[in-house]
Amino acid sequence: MPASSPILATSLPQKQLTTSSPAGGFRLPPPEKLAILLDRSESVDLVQQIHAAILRHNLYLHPYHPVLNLKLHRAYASHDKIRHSLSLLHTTIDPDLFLFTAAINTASTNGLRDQAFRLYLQLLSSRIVPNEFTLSSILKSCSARSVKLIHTHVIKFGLGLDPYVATGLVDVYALGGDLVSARKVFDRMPERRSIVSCTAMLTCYAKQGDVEAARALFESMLDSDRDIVSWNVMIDAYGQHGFPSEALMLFRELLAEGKPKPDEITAVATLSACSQIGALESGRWIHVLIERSGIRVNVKVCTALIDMYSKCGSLEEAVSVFNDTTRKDIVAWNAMIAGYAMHGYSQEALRLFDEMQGTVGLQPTDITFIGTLQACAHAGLVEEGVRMFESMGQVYGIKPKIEHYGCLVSLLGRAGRLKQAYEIIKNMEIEADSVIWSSLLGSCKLHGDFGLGKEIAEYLIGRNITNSGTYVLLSNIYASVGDYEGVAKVRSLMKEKTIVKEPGVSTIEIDGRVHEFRAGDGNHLQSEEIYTMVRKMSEWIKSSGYVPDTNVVLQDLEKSEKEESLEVHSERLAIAYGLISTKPGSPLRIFKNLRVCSDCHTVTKLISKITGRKIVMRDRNRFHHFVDGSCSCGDFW
DNA sequence: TTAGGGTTAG
Repeated sequence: MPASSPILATSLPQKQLTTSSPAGGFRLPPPEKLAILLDRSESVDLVQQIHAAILRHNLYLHPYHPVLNLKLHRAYASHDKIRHSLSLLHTTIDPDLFLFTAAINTASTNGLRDQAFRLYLQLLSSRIVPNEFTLSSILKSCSARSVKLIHTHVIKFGLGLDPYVATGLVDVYALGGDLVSARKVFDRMPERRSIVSCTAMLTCYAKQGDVEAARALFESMLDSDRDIVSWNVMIDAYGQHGFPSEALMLFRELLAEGKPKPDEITAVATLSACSQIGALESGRWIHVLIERSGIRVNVKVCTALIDMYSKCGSLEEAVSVFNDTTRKDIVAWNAMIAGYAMHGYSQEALRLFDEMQGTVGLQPTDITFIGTLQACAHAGLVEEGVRMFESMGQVYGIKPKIEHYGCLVSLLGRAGRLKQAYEIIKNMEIEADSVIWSSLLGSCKLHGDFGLGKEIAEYLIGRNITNSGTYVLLSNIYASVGDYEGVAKVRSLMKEKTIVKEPGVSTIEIDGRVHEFRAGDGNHLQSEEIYTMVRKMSEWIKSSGYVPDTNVVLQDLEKSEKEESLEVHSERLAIAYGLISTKPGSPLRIFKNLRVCSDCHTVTKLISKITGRKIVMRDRNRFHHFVDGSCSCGDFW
């Protein structure tokens, strides 16, 4: 090559490259130097200039070009110029395995599955043999269907024992729920399975909710092998599949072992477990632990804290974390809006919604609207809620989902606009589910429209669109009008179809331990003291004029028997236990898995007045704050 | 190059 060739030109400082032009007399640095510049490029401008220079100087004919091209690809990708990085492949004559693999990997990691597959097929038709990097890259784009094909390629090219490829296969099979194939691949892996492949298999069980299989695999891993990722997967598996107490127990085990050190993901998983059971004390303890142990407090940890404090009944602490969170993203805003909504602070939720858009400039998502619509529903802001619902599509281009319709139906139903709510359910594009029907049925009961209630319930039962809630509500409706024949009919129907009413469970956390109560429960160690307090409570409230609301009792019992059954509702047992085990004047926080019944609601108001305690009660739908004889829900829930 | 996380109706 002649000495004047740009390829052999002397090196050029980076800033001069930006002003260089062939006419300007500058010389292009050698390709090796360009490669270094690309690796270090801080702006996409420089990448584009180098790209232009490569083309202008015919560098694509240079033997070093494949390496340069690969660097160019990575540089574009690292600046999020995915299209630029992928288009390199089209402008390259005879792209090699490395460029193909890099492009497939870039497409896969950026969710461009179809393109990844097109590139993979193009590679095969160019008669290039893929390697383990290529296959692990294409595996990231596989679906449950395409994985079979790629698996045959893995075998054909003899890559089945490569840990990366095998882990990729386990991962894809797991995603499609094919536990058997995932396990087969896993079991065939070489003797010393890597911690990563074990964790991939563990994740597979976790995603399927098979916590027992997950725990068995977790136990089979040597202590020395378990790193924080595997602990996190196991803790989260419990938390996400209905075993939040087990998640917290395992977390305590991790702390007791002393290693590995929990990280921010452990924090999120355990906080979520606390949210589910309303374990405020445990949640606070984890918060302190986070601050003391130097865990990186990112926005996800903050959101988990906001959610935990909201769901555990301490809105004040949720707000405090929210205010201290820097760089709040939409998820953090959504969590805070939902927090305000579930506590009945509707105006605050709506104010935040405005602030988020106006001051911060964040666009709401469909989840934001679940929060704001719920806020409207809980405060009876009918017009505002309807406007909000309409604005979703008209202003924000967001298609309402069943959850949004659910909020709207609840909003209208609560306001007594039953016919309108009924029409919405009948006319919506999405098929109604039992949740939305139950909501309307509940409203029918609330407003005493037994005619419509019966019509709907019988329609649902006739079409088998039911859950235990629908039956219970229908039975309730019959009971409210004293139609015990109807009640009996529903009960025998439930028996016939083996529908079991979900048992009501109330919980209260005392000294970091969660205590569970079911109606009439005698299992607690301090049962005797609890029942003494229950009877004391009955005397207090009766002397303040309480009359039991026996209508809420479904069974066909004598009046006195109905009163007795009300007296031992799970909420009342939990309150009694709270009263005997905490200091006078301190607030009580009770959690109920179902909706609080209207009789317990009345009783709790009275107890709050008589004892001077603030009682915070979370039920299936929302929070009730009982203070001095009244409730934040305004007796309308 | 391979594994793990936060918000969602009643």
